[in-house]
Amino acid sequence: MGNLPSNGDTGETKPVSITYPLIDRLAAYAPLSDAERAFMLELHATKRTIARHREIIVAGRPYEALLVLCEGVIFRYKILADGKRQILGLGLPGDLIGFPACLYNGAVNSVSAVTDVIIAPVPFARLFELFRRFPRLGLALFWASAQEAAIYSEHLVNLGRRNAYQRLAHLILEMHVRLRAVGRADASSYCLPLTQDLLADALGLTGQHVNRMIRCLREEELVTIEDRRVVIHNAASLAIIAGFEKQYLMSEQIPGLN
Amino acid sequence: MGNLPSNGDTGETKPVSITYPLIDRLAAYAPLSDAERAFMLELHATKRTIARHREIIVAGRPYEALLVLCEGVIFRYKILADGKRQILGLGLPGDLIGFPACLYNGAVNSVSAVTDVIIAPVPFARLFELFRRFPRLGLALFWASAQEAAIYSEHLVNLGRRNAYQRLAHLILEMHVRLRAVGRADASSYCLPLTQDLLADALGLTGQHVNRMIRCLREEELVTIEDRRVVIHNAASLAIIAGFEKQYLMSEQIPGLN
DNA sequence: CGGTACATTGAAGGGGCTCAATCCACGTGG
DNA sequence: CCACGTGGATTGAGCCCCTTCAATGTACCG
Repeated sequence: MGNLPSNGDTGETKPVSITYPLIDRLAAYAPLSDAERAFMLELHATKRTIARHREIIVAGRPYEALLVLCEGVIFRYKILADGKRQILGLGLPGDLIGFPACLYNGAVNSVSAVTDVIIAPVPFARLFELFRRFPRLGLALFWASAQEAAIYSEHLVNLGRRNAYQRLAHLILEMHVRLRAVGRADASSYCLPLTQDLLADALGLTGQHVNRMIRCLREEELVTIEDRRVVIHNAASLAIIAGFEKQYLMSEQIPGLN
Repeated sequence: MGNLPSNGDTGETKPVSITYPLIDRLAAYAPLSDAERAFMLELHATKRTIARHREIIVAGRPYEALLVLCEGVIFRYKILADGKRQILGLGLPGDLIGFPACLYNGAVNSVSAVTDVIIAPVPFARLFELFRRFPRLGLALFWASAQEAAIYSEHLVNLGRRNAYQRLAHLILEMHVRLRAVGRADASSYCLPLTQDLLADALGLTGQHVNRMIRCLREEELVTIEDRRVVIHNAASLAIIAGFEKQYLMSEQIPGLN
């Protein structure tokens, strides 16, 4: 591990294009025409930055745009009446925010920024225009949402049928594959800007127990997490423990879409 | 409760159209033009019936069609290496099957029929045609998938942050609202064709414990489940216990789509 | 009549929670 | 410069919810 040369401070590989990860993602499903690419660039015309720890979407409020996450990490969550919090999903560069949170008169979930974040708002009207003028892009978005659903499915398995140790191992591997797909991780390590309490809320556990499980992973010499940096020492064993099969995260060509 | 007149044996209200619940659902987002409705009917031209307990989609195999569920109940699931099973979602009339299960070279999940089922296969090629010729339908499908994502989100909350009693209560209320939306439930009762073991696999519990929780609900005079029939005696208390808020299941007009 | 599927109930054990204390890094104000 | 507060990590002790293992009942069906 770590036998790939690191480039600079981060040691992470460069994404194809730093600022438009969603375009790269859709292009991976099916090559984009010039017109399609131009339209997608147009959607990214206005960008906003949001500081870490700020709320991006507040449950209950109305919204009229989806948000394309261009840079940074966000999480979608729900707070229960008794104060418990469940993280519903983590958003990385190239992901759509506000799907499904915003698609109601009042947002059904909240979304918060883990790190400083760059987003491009896409008003619903533009989204309709996209479906009308560029049906292949519409289909690609449909595909992208299917991929997200596959990720949620695996989270359901995680919460429903795996113990704390396996859950943590699975999340570590999932985030590695997802971050690497957008050029934010190197071969065996990455920056995961989540506190242990955030990890706990994503895994349906308590912060204290996550801490114990991290210690176990370290003692087994599988993973070390220090100062927000995850280093995977033995991916093969980890994958067996977690029951991790990465094909659900792979982006494939959309069959028959030329 | 039960103050609505029941019609015939089932005591359930009639859906708008028995055979095309998906069309009704999309029409609820935005009124369909004649051409759109005709195309949707065309998609339903070929139908297949599948007997209860049969596999509809087998994980790993390739598929080239989505399936529209016209009648019956299905579940999407995953089996782990140690034999544990997690149910990822329940499909009711009007739902799309194979999203996301089929959208990979090999299906990532399996799908099985709970009851006898009627499905209409929609080859991927037809789906592309739909997006090309009827972008409003494409957008409506996108919306529908967002609604499904909202349901999965609530399941994540259920598995991650609610105890067994609350989980069961929540599922009972969710299924009531969803079945009623497609005319398969009356005001306070419905047929839920799931065994206790299936309920357990949907809730991340064991069959034995589900049995105990059902007994608790009965002893508290909140719900009785007998012979596959769920009767809700006190929906208000149940909703408080479960933390159930039904707006995430409501189908709203797609804003701005005329 | 035996076999299967499903429901039901009990007893014991454990995995993760709750409550609690400590430690460390960091920023802030006096 | 130091006192203090805060956010986060770490560790321990006891408890409880749910699992595991087990046994029994019951309806249906070949």
